[in-house]
Amino acid sequence: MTAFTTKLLRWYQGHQRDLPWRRQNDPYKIWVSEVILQQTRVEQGLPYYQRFIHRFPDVGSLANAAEQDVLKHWQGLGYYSRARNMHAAARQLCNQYGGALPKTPEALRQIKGIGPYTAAAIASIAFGHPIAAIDGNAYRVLSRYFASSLPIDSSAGRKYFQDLGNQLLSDGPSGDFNQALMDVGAGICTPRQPQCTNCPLIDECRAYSLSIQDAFPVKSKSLQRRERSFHFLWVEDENCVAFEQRQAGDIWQGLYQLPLIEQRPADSKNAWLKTLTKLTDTKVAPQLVWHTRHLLTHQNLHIYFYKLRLTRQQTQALSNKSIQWVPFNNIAALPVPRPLEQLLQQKGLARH
DNA sequence: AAGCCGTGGAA
DNA sequence: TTTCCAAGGCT
Repeated sequence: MTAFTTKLLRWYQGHQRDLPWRRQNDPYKIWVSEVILQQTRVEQGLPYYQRFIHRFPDVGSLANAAEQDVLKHWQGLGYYSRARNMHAAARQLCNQYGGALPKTPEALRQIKGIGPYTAAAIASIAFGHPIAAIDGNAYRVLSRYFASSLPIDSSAGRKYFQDLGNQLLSDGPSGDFNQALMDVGAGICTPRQPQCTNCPLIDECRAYSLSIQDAFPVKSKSLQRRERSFHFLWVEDENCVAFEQRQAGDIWQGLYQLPLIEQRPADSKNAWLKTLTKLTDTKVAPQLVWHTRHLLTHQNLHIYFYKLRLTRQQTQALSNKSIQWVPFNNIAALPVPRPLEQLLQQKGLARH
């Protein structure tokens, strides 16, 4: 066993975090935790994990749930395909494996929403399978320790660090190895200002010895997102509010929202009103009761909010585009995007 | 393969 | 204010 692995495992004995999914060895709970924690910090995912496990304690309860209920428990966490995929996967598991999770990475990879990392994590942590789980933490720790400039977002880089991790793992306890690597990455070998003096791997870390920790990991592409402006329209009749469910191929798939008009940021200020007038196919513009201007900018998302009074004719026209009329007291059951959730809460519109 | 999917915290 | 990016996976 290498010095790397020996020191890592020894450190883990005294410094591992006390996390709920580590308190037992239920593969289902390990699966849930791994999916929740994809691209998500422990602090952010922890309350979601607790609520999710409480409501869906096993594969069967998840398989039997309605998708809306599953999405509701994911509301606000983001990357909602994770919830949809887990829901589908639970049904898949009930049909193929009698509700149990398979034990090999290869079989796990066939499950919806389980990729190379999650398959390795479940196989190693739940079943002791000897494979390294290479996540963002592992990429960071390994690339610094070996001062490796291979881009971690290239296919060559992924293969290199996977092989490297597997070699270091050797015949040691794979679950502990992987979780130890994650704990070091999350708490010590952090993206910025790593706490090297507390690191069990400081002695042989090449990046530290050269004081070039900030240079790793190397990524070839930089992420940038397009800017979008959403204009949410609150349209109500006596008892109900107009909602629609978002479709595939875009953000917030499967979630519910107020009818919206998207306008490119470059468009003129009231372009949405023209669009709505066209949409409702009348010469008269819909009456605006009130609106919020730039209620919140959510990263690159600009959210606007308008309460409208429509003529019966306009409402009819709007109904043509798969509008669902939701009673006021049913709104709270709908999974909605975070910006809309905050909007409804601020305006006190979710209760009646 | 490259682009996309959410949200919140930190600097 | 802007930028980065966190226990990735899908198309």
